[in-house]
Amino acid sequence: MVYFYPRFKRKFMPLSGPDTCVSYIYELSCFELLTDEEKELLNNRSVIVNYKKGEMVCKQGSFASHIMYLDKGLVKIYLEGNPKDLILTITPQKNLMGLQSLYEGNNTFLYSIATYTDSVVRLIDIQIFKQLLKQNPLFAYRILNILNESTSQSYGRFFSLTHKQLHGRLADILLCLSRKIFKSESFDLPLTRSDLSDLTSMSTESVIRIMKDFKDDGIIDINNKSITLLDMPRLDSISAKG
Amino acid sequence: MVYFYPRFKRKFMPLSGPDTCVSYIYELSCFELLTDEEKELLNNRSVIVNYKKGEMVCKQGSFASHIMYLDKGLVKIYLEGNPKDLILTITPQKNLMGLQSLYEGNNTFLYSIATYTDSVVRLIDIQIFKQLLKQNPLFAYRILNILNESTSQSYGRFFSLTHKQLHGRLADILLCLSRKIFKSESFDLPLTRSDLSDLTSMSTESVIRIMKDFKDDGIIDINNKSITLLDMPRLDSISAKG
DNA sequence: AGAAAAAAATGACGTGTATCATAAAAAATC
DNA sequence: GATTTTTTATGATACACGTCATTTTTTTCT
Repeated sequence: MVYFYPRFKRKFMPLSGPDTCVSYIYELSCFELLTDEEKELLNNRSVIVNYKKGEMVCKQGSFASHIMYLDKGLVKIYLEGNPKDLILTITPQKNLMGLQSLYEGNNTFLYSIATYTDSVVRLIDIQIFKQLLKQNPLFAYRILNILNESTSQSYGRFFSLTHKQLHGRLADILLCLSRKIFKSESFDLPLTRSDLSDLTSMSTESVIRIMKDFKDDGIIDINNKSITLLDMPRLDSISAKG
Repeated sequence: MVYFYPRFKRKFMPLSGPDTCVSYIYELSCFELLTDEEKELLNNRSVIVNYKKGEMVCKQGSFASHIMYLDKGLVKIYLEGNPKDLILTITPQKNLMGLQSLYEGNNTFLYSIATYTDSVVRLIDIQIFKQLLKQNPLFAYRILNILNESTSQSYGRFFSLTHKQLHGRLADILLCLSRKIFKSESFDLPLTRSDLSDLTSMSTESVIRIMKDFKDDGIIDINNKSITLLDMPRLDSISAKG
């Protein structure tokens, strides 16, 4: 049976505002703004580390001795809770991570990061990074841009998670994964249902139930880990109605 | 009758993490890092505007032609929803506002700002502000620090609103208002119950009911607009238990 | 390949919280 | 100071969603 979501009366309609996506892929590299000398300094004071699927890259609350650059792979950036975490973003390769920890009076990571796939991460000494910020204003300006773009995304998610009901929140995430992360209507999801529940701030059972609702209504197709979005306009509508 | 909050079983206990406050008061001014010449440039390209209580300082989605500095007053910074808004922060005087709008590809305000009291705001031309960022790395670094401190706060609120129940969320806000905004256990609240509901992402009726719960249990005292926190440890405990 | 562990799925049930209706109190306006 | 408007308050009701228990499927690890 096909019905409309949400099935019950809803009062909260989001205005057109910041989008609700979980990731931003900054097209331009920030490193190109460094001089050759600065690049070499940065290279000398950073290391490349390989992480296997499921490993933790940094731990919330531990000392933030470095900024991270995800050269290859896919990770989740999340706040730890007991027992449920809150995933802030899913971040694909070619992105900086850990920038938000960088402010006076703080020397710890604000969040944890764990990999979904085998990943390659460049760890950059935080003192060198700070030095580059303080000596290269265009670099600092670019980093500030990246941070604000990320904050803008996070406002959108903030609104989504606090003002939309379950169907709207799940629609948001599915659309975002499709458009921003995998860039296809069909993709293999490396996240578990429990991860989706940490992304949408709902119970794992609810994720499963609503995915089934969507499947029964022909909005999506699920085959094990493979997901296909069949009716994007419908998903957009569910997302908009909250 | 005295009972414990939450009265019902709760599974989600927040780990010690970022705090859940609604405002950060950055102790250092950023402007002291400018040269005399830069200060004069900034002065020439900014105007002082007086706002009356309840007026809107900037509107979400409109063109962001300036950065704002709250010289005097108290404001709310909020995302607009229909019919309920989401208040991101309550911001007291001596704070910059609108910084987050500043990134390439965006030229609109991410949020709206409205005053709670008569306020004095300095509007700074955004082009000049960008120019200063690009030419003065220490200034840019300071702004980056301010932004990250603000983001850190917003993560705490994000977790609070998505993972705590009503009593915990309201306790969070009351504690924050007392400690960070009014710096006293007793204060006159210029916000309505509806504002508190936009801060805590709950219905106005729930705010009223829970305030009454707290009052009946001797945790707070309410006299019209005046609020006194009588049992801070209890409030902290309610906040921690979620 | 087989055993163990983890993840997905499903139904029953309870409750935290929004909604609605209505009234009282306070604030704003003339 | 009277009137209108806004805010606060309170009770009844409904439901969206989490929790719990149990089973099935998939993945991981010998």
